[in-house]
Amino acid sequence: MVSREPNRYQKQLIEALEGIYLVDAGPGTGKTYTISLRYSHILENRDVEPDDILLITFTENAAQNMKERIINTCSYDRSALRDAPISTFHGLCNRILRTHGFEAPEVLGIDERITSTIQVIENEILEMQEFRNFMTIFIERHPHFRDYYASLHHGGEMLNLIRSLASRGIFPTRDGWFQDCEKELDGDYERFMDIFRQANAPVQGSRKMKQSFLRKRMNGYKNRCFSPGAPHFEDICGDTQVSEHLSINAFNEDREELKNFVHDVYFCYIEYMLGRNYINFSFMIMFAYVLLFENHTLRERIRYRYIMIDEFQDTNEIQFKLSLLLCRGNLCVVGDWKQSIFSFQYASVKNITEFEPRILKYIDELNRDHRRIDYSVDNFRQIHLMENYRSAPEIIDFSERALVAKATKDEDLDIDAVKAKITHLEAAGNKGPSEILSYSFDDQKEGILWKINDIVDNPDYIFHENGKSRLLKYCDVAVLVRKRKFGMELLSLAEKHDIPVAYEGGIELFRTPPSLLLLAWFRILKNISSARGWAVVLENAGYSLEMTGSIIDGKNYPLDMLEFHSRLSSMDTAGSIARTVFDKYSLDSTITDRIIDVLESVSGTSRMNIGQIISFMEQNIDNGTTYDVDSTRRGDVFRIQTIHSAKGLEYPVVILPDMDVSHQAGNSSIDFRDPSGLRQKKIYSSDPYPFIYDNWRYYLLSKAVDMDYDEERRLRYVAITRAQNYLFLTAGCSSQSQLFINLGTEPVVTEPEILPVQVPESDMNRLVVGGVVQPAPLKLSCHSLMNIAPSAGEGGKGMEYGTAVHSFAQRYAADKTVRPRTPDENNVKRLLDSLDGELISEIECILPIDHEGRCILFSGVIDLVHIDGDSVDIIDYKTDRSMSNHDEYVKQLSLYYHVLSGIYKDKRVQAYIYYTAEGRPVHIERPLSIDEIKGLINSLSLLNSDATSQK
DNA sequence: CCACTTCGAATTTTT
DNA sequence: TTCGAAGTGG
Repeated sequence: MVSREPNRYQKQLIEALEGIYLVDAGPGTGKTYTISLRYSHILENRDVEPDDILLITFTENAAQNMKERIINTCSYDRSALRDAPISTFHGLCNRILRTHGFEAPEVLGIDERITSTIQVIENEILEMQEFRNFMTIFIERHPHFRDYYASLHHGGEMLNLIRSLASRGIFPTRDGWFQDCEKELDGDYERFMDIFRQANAPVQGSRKMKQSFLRKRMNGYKNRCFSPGAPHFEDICGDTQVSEHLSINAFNEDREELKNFVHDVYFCYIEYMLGRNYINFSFMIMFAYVLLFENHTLRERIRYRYIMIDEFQDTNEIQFKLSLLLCRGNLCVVGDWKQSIFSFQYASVKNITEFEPRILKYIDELNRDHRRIDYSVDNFRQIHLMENYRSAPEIIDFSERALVAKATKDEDLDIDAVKAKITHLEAAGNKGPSEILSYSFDDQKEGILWKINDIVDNPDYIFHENGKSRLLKYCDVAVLVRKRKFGMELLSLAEKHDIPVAYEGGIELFRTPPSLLLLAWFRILKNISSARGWAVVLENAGYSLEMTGSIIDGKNYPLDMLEFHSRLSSMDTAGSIARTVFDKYSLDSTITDRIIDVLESVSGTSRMNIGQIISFMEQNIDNGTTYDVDSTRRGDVFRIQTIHSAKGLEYPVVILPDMDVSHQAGNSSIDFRDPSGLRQKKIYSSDPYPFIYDNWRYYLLSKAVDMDYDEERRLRYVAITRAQNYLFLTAGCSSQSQLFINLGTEPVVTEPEILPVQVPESDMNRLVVGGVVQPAPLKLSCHSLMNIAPSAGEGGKGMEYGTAVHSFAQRYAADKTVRPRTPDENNVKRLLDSLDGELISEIECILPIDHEGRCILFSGVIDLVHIDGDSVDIIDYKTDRSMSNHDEYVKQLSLYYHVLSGIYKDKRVQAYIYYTAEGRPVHIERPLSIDEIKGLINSLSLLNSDATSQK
């Protein structure tokens, strides 16, 4: 899309300057390119200055990019363009309020003013804390609302409601509601009845009438706990239909007091915020809007000759109305309803899909008491950008089919209506080879990695770029996930297999395993006997729970760890401590880099001590704060990111793991939505006894409104359209969502095979700071010291027999009523019957041995420990028929002997092998000493190759 | 065809 | 804990 003449559709847009334009710009149609050309065109051809053109984008980042692009393509004076109004809605409103907005709160009847030092609360968590404080005070001062308060799940719920109302342009005033927006709260009766009748229409069956969709969904009514006086199920539901009379009754529920509650919380919160010199993002838009609404001279002065809005599908209703107030008649909105995936941020897809009715309605509202909008919208025109420069034709076709795939078996989806709304895109640029494949994997993550390794450098997969053909690289591949968690798990699996990878976008940095380990070391640094710290560190080093407990209780920490601790103590910055800890564990990834970055920057600027760093990390964990992890400098890596964060990007290969349909819509107890309006889902009542009841009226109304899977489909559309040539969909084998099945590609069932990639030597080099790198402890099974002849092993009886005997022994030690079934088991029973002391079966134990500066952990499971008075017996069952392996078993028992001798210092520890075939315990007279064990280690070739028995 | 039980999953992120 | 979707048995 770089140096090319605009196509005929784009030309249409660039040259159409006067009037109202709705531009349907699908994925890959050169939207940004066209907007910047249009901007230049306006400037170059008319008596217009940059200050006359308002260009609104979705993010600050996009605004910056757009500005740079315009500066580079436009011949206009650069310095004038630097200050041009190219920004987000919030940036614009912030500017307006800080220059003209001091008295804006007066419009709502609030005496507080907006000051020039007002602070924007950007951090969501911080605002939530502030809001909870406010709610506590509020309910003390307004005790008559306490039943409403009691029905909430948590106080913060109301803040979400307030935001949602503000995004719709519903604002409170001192003694009511701004303009006539109160009616919005009541809901839309006509529309509700339309929806209700449609959902309640009986379905024609083969012989008789079937239940309506609504009647089917009402089956759960019986199992609810409704407040006293709710109608009986039989009164609401007939055989095939739901009572219309009761539904109308439910819609017309008296909500005056509920509205008062919401109003007072809303209004008092605005006052509370202003009183503390705070403003949030919602209120920023609200105040700018009411200011421009009320102050006619100011509005007249600010209005722009040209307005362009990018990503219009992500705007909300109040932003649409605000644009109309700011406009002189030349408005151009660009977007794609198919890519609207931010409704949880209160974006309204209807701004685009119902553009014309909305603009007429809004202008009508804005002109009711005063003529604010003096331009005509009658010459409103639509422009469709119809050429896609990104994807191969197969991918474009597939993406459009995905928009009409049913989400559940009996979803009532009007496929033809959706198809009619889609502007079909023509593939105009990408003629390269293309493939779309579905896979079913037992383990999707393994499968994805297998597929990536399969296609990279594979001559079957060719990508055309700049007129040349080449093989695929890792950096051509993006895995687009629905949820961050899946992405993080895939990331760590890829790292484990040494497949070059990077996670793009925000992650909860301080909840990652490397960070938790680092936090543990900080705790130990602050307090050498920190149990929370040691528990994490020791568990990570492979110590069992019991061992960890006894180490912490006895404060006899492993020597190598104490040495490491003293090395850390000598360091003076958090960053260098973090580096050293990560080096010790050979952790080196984008995540560890970022942790070091963050710690260096926060502790560098504010000189934090260890305690403050710990509390900083803890707060980040509690708040789930996310940080962007930068991957660009990592070179040839494949990318993992969420679909939401991949908006606007493109990749030669896109892999799309199954995204399960999720619901849980509106989990709040006070709900506001179309067309039902403001409703209480839960009702608190102290009669007959205090309880939070379900509201039967809400239940009925919510069942009438169909589950909406449209955004789920749009999300898939966005994901699919990121792909240029290759698209791979994956699903698990067990539960595939209907949405996946209905996409209509037959999945290939494959058993993936992971081939670890050889990582170039240079990437393996670690940063070495402050001395020698301590190698990570090596975990070995005690069997790696033993040399067992396999045939003699189980004496012809086989592994299964041995396992059965062990399993019987464990069960019998716990429960003497279990019956032996073989001679060996009978011998075990005799042994256990003869022991009088305490019996402990199957204890995991670990013996740390320091070997040439490296810590080796031998682990094993002791079959039985018998503690009687001052003597501790270790007993290991062997089902061998002969004693040919006895010397090897002695090695194993010697390890156990040293572990238990360390724990029971005052008791006499003895080790026995119990040969179950003969029923004979053999005492180990002389266990190997630690030095003898070290001698055995030397003879192991294992340590030189790094093939550990880690699992 | 319907009523009931069982099963699995419980976001996304910008200003 | 809560809620759909899908599976099951009358």
